Amino acid sequence: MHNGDVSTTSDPGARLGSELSDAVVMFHEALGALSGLSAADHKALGIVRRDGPVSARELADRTGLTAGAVTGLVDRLEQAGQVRRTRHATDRRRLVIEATASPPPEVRAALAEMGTAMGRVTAQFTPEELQVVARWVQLTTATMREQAARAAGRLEGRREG
Amino acid sequence: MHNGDVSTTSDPGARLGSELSDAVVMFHEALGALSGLSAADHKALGIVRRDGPVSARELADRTGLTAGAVTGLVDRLEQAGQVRRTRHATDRRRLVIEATASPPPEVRAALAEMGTAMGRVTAQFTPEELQVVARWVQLTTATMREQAARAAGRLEGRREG
DNA sequence: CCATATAGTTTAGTTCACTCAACCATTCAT
DNA sequence: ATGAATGGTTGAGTGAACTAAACTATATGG
Repeated sequence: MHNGDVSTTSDPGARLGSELSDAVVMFHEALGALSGLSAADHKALGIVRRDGPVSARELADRTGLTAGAVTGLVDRLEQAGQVRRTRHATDRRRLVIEATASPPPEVRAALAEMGTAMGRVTAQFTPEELQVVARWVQLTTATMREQAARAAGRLEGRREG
Repeated sequence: MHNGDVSTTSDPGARLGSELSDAVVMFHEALGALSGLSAADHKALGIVRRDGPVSARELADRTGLTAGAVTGLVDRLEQAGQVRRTRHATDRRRLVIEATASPPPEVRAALAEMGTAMGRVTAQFTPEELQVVARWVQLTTATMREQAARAAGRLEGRREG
């Protein structure tokens, strides 16, 4: 099952993507579990981490949850020490939800280990090759985002059909 | 050490990785949703798809669920047309749970679209470059699997500490 | 055969995250 | 200032998926 020949399938890209997919999902879940978060909560945390401080409403829109559900979500993330909840400076209705500086030790350890493990992987490539990989990762990420949105949209449409 | 700046620690590499990860997870979830499956169910389906026909007990062990929960799980997967439930030939207490040949039309359509989209991505690379990407994907997949297992193990250990 | 173990289902009860709607607090517009 | 809009929280009710335990059916060993 590990033949390195990319051109054997009609769909090399999709094949490559799907091989990674399961592994990524597993790691993602394992990481969430380490900090006592469900996969869904961990995903929400990702939004906060990446896209900086967000308001509750923003988070609700991004996750597709209702305002009420977001309150609970933020409660859990705060409980887990992953997130800080403050009030907006000028508009005091608004929340400022921001990730704490660094994840809890267990997660940091796992991430660090992952980092060195990935270091061993990248060490086997030349800088030029890594450029190629980076390009592929970028394009693939964009494609997956787009396709995820499209699939979600299709589901939306069906619900109203 | 010829790995350029891709593996420096505060790096774009980590960001790329985490964005790819989220994108993958989103696509994974969207795909599951299309066939009316939760992320958890979709993951279980992955086990059945990948590791061939399994018994209910096996599936229970692999997912960490109880026997009763697995009955419901398989019910849902069967309902969604993703899985077939037959009895074992020689031991008729046992179930033989196997993935159906092809996913339902909505999922197939989404996968097909994903396929052509990824085709457009791969079209932007030479065969040699794709070899490089394939190599990276394989190594990365193995690494993620290993790290996921390690993280899960750590969690396990903590529970008994 | 009969006793006991194993595979899976069923059922009753629990948990948990969600929605919806009512509810404060704050801001904005007139 | 006051009424309407906005941001977030709270609480009641719902539904999905879980566990534990009782149950059915099959297998196996003395």
